[in-house]
Amino acid sequence: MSVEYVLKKTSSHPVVRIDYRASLNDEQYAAVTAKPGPILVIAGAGSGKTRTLTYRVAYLIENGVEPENILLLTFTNKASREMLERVGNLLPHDISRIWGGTFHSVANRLLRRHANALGFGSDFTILDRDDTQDLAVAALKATGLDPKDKSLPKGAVLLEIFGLAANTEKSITSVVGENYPYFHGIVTQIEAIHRIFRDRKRADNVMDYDDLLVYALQLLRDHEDIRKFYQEQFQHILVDEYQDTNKIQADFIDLLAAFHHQVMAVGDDAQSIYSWRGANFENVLTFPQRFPGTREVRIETNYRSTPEILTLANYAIAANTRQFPKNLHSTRPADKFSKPALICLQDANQQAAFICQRIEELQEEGIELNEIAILYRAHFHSMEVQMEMTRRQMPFELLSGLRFFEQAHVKDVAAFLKFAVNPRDELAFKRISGLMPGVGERTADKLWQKLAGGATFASLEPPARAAAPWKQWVETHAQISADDLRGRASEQILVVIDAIYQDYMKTKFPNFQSRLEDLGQLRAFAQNFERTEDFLAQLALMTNVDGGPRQDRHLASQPCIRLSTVHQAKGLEWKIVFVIMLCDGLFPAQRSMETLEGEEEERRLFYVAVTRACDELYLTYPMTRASASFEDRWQEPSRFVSFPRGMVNEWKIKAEPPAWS
DNA sequence: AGAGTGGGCCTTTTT
DNA sequence: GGCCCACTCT
Repeated sequence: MSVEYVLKKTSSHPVVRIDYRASLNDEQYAAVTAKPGPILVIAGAGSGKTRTLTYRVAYLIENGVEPENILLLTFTNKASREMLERVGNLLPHDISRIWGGTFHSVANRLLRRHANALGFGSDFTILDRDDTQDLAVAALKATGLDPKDKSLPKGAVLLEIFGLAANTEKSITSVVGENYPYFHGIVTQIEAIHRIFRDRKRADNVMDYDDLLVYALQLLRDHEDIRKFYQEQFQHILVDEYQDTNKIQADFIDLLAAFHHQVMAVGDDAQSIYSWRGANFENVLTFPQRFPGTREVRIETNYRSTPEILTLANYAIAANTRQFPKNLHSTRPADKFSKPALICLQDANQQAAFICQRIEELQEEGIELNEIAILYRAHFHSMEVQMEMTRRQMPFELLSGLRFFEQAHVKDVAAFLKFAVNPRDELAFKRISGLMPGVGERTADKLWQKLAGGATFASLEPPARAAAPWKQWVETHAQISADDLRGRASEQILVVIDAIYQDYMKTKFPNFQSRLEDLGQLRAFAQNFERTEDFLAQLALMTNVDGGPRQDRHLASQPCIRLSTVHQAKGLEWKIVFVIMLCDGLFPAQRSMETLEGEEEERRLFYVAVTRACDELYLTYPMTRASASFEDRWQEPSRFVSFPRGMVNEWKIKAEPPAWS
């Protein structure tokens, strides 16, 4: 059934305001102006993927598609916001009705409307990773198993198993069989844990990240009226970073597109770096089979990097056996000064000193700090650089590590609001209970059992030591649940801070003042929302790059050097890029090197890292690394940094005399 | 019994 | 910095 649809002609000569020919190259133009139907765009790094998607949205609207009939799925909410903003600048239309965001945020939006159809309340709260893990461990205990038993998976591993099962739509049994064969003997126990885990989330009216996708898909599958409604609504679905979609996300798109068949999937298999989350770039491969009549467009012109950087990138990725061949070429002139540098250093401290010194020189050459990024495989690889930059008072912005929302004080305050919005939120209740003196896990659980058994909140009897603050909580709870404050998150936060949390913070945290300022940030952010549920959902779904409240407020206003994991640098670019800690076992990570697929994914990650650079690329590795407790360990240079003669400039920096002599 | 504290050990990537 | 474990305090 092919539906001749959309691109309805408003007149025989539509008023076209945008000069697509002049704004796009031939490849991009072909994608942007493609006829209705499924389109697969294979877009190399730096080839103007965002530009293509942006113009496609504008093109659709200029040709008469209503904004609310467009769904734009992106990897971060920020990416979606920026694209839509650019569409808004191209067109006079009101584009606020376009549906845009991450899979998780779109799923959240659907579920807020229809959660009742699944037996959830539309006021469900969203668990972050820590909460989810706590719940998994609690479920393990509830099955009667001993959490100290070394043969059982730890909380983090349980989460991996549950998450992989959800994202690949496989059973626990097959995930364990395929990915965790050493747990084969206890698979029935793991299934039992999972059932309790799942049921408890439902009882508590909470969802974890995976549940958002699972239940959104279930909603569409099980409810024909709802499915039809959205299938008809979304005439055009555009998906960015398609190579990083997993099974459940692909199914979500396929189902939504089953009526209009108009999906534009944009991706690059060479940049698929989320397989541990179930991402499968074969979604790209099988797209034409799932959407018969797919038009394929390749965009292979790179506008970002110098030819020297691109040569290195192409060489690096060529070592992978599993990839679609492509020929990414640069538009920039060759420049002998832009040859990438490979620098060998004694240890991580010297590496940090080298980077800082080089950045100071670049500054003297007129480079702005916000045009420089330091990229690494794992958060803790950046430690020495952070210390050195702090010592030299160089402003930097950390795009990794703890997210704002994950800090204890932010989570504490949010828990008060969560419990007010959703009194079935067990984790929020227990978190607050645990703040009270003399109340630990056991006591909190007893109190929760009473509450779940029908006791009123005010009638609970905490231990004597906790009586005063507990009473304060009961009053605060009533206050923020009352009509005049309901939904007004910013004012609710203020009440919580004044009535309870400030006193707690003073005794608990040495840096009380700076945490109080964080909470001020949180209040300011909360003012953007009309309902507390929306504020809490946004907080849980926000990524570091989305630009909500920040951890590094004291540096926020001035230009900063960007420190980031490679994963979080996806889609971004800088004039100057340092890729650091290029040692075998660190990048590629030890655990990834055990399988061919693992190593190839690390290589794609390396490819993503080097293709972030426009003008200058520095690859650095230390020869030794201070390990956590013992003496320094020798490191082999990463298998990714052996290049043919002449591809890089190689430097070896000799040890400086120790600072104290 | 359960809460709180301090030392040892290890660190992938995230919505 | 975080997690786990063992130990001490209430």
